Amino acid sequence: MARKRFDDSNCSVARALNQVGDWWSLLIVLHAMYGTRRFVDFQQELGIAKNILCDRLARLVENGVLKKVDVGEHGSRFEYRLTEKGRDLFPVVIALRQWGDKWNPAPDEAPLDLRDRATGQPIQTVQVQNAEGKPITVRDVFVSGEPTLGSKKDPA
Amino acid sequence: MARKRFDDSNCSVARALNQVGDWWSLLIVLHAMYGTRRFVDFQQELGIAKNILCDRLARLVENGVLKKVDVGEHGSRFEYRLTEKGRDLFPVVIALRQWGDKWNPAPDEAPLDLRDRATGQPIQTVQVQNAEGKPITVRDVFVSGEPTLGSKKDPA
DNA sequence: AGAATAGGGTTGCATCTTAAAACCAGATTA
DNA sequence: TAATCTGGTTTTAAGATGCAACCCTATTCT
Repeated sequence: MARKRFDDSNCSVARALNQVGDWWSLLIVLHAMYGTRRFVDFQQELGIAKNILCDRLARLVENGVLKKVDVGEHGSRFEYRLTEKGRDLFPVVIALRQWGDKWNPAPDEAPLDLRDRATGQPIQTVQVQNAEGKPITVRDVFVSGEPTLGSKKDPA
Repeated sequence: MARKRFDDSNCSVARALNQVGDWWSLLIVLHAMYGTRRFVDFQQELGIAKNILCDRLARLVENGVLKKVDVGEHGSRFEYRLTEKGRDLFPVVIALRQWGDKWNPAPDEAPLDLRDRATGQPIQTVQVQNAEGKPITVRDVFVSGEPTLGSKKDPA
């Protein structure tokens, strides 16, 4: 049977995964953040089948993550660029990259060294912070109006 | 043909997606963060097929995101709990939730109000920060030793 | 004790999705 | 005009998914 869809789930994480939660979409967004814009470039960099790339690009455009821009001097040449919605996935991508670097480091090479242009310094680890800016974990959080996330049924 | 795997990709995002990048895995982790531990509870809350749930739980255990704990008073009763690696996905999940809340809000209901237990205040929006703690976007970042992410080929 | 039920799976089958490669048509380039 | 580049669509085979039906081991009910 078909994959289950979460378009109308009452969980925003499920709905988000519905848009960028498959194997390729987030990688496409990642490469778009690196500056890739052209169909052929995505295809080469990702090693993705053309039909799948077509489908994913179309879906990302449909969901407003990318926009398809006609840059044809005379006709049919396109670029896929991030929208603000797409650029807003930056924290998600970075958090995922840092998680991957921490828990599944490449055996040989050093992780990507991302730096802030203004300071030249490496960026910080993405964290969840409380109102005072202090980093917190899943155990420090509760859903307002509901029992604590980690109390009666303490995670992990 | 088979889905392409990224186990040995030189990109840590790809490797991360290989572990938690399918439709269900991150939702399972999310619910684990909410306190769900039992097979039947995951099944009911997620509405996932049992064979798929089996497969995903096994894969998450295999990847060290969950651990399977035998809580059988006399025998065969199990709990699936987050490991530290799994708990460390917290920023990813929260960033994704906030992105979903912002860009695909539920038509009717308010987004989940997550609060810090210590202060009682809502948690902050997850951001990428530079060394000074200032939020930065994808355009502010460059890869050390490579051309700026957003310069010659400015994203978006 | 014996029957019914819950927990945690496995198996089969029909349907979707994916990867890979072939094929296409409109611009460009040589 | 012939070869290429771009961005796709089509075809085919192998996987992945969803669903329902079974299974086996505890518990719980009668």
